[in-house]
Amino acid sequence: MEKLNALKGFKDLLPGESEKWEWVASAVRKTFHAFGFSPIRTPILERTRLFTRSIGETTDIVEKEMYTFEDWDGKPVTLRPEGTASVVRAFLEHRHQILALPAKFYYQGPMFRHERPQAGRLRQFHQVGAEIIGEIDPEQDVELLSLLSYFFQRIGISDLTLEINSLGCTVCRPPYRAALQGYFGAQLDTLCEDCNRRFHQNPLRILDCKKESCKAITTDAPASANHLCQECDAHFKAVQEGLSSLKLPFVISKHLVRGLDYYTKTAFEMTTQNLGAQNAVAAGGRYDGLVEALGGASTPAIGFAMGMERLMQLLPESDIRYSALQLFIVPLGEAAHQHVFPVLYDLRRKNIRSEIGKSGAALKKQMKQADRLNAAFVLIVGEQEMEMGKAVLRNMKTKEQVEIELFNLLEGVIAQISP
RNA sequence: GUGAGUGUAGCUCAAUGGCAGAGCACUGGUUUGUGGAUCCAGUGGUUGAGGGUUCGAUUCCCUUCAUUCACCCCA
Repeated sequence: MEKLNALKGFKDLLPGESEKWEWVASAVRKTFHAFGFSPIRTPILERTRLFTRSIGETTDIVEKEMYTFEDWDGKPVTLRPEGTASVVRAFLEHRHQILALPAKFYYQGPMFRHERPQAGRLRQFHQVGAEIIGEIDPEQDVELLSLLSYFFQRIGISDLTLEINSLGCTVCRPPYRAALQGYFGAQLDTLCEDCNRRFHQNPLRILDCKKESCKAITTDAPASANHLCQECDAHFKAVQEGLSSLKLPFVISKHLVRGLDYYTKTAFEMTTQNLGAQNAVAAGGRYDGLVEALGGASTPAIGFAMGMERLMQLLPESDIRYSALQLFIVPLGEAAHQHVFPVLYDLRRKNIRSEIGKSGAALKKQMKQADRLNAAFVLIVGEQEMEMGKAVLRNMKTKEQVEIELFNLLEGVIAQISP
């Protein structure tokens, strides 16, 4: 019989781990809410054209990583490989409902890219992202970065580095690109095969090549931050000043580039040394041209996405307490079971996480089960208890036992186990 | 898409060209109404799959699949 395992690069999230995810999700909601962002949920399936137009026709994502297929009516559709394009699409589609600019959205959900799985990289992976649409002010960049920085602090992940750079805009990027090609053009023989390919496709990417031989060349390559137009230069400086005014540490990384075509001006990454090759936990940047490219009026915007899987790996184990049971009921014999089964329902309606054992099973066996479920308390109701009209409540940690009147079981139990 | 590593019990891993092992986990017991610890016993395997070499392959070779890591790319 064929085993029907999950697809390569697709993972199940089981209890223990899934509770960690919910804990992070709840920290996301609280933090992003405080920073003025509202949740947005967009479809996972979109027209293919949305992504080819926004991410860039010649990027690897679009060329060979998207889950694209024909819908039943023949329309090309794609499982979203990232979140920004959908958010901008939704923004444009419902523009009339959005009263104030900038619009500030956050989202969390699965993304799909057909890559070879690796540490911190799956085919279905999960991102949390935030977007600010409709404001060019560098203070927005700073606000977004402060959110990012604070969020990691809040969930207890330290030793991250905020790296920033400016990629320029439609005015200054073309001449910078030309300057880069001028510099690298003279050294194509020394650059690796990949870099020779990048030279034509996207010369900026040569800057973050990992080969030592290429790094030696890129060290002295022209930096985009030195080729900014007046506007971009002022913007970049304002971002740095803003970060400093909030005492947020950052480093300027002159070789930081972005993979997606739509980025302009500010680009940034939160990086770690603890994740192997996948060192970027969150990344993003300004994309002032994207809204227009997707058919809207010229509208500046900035956003980021962080990888949940990578984030989870950085989270210390001990910080997470997954749901233990508050009460385990041990009925011994059918009469006890009948008396206590309705109480289980009552307890649950009072938000007390509780379970009941099988009345036919031996006390010892039920105690063991209670222990496995990590129950804080055990309520024992057997023949003796039924006769005396009192149940026994055992604190599993202290081993203390108290008696509770059967006629008032629910209130008695709640009084004892509520913190 | 490219390269390298690894596939043996539910899990983590040993071993040997000649009867497949340990620890953990699981089940039961340690006097019949009190969990975790100790001790004792037990269940559990087509050694990923297919083929080849061999008297004999889990071991050597080939193919394939799975998985991990790295490159590419990216969060």
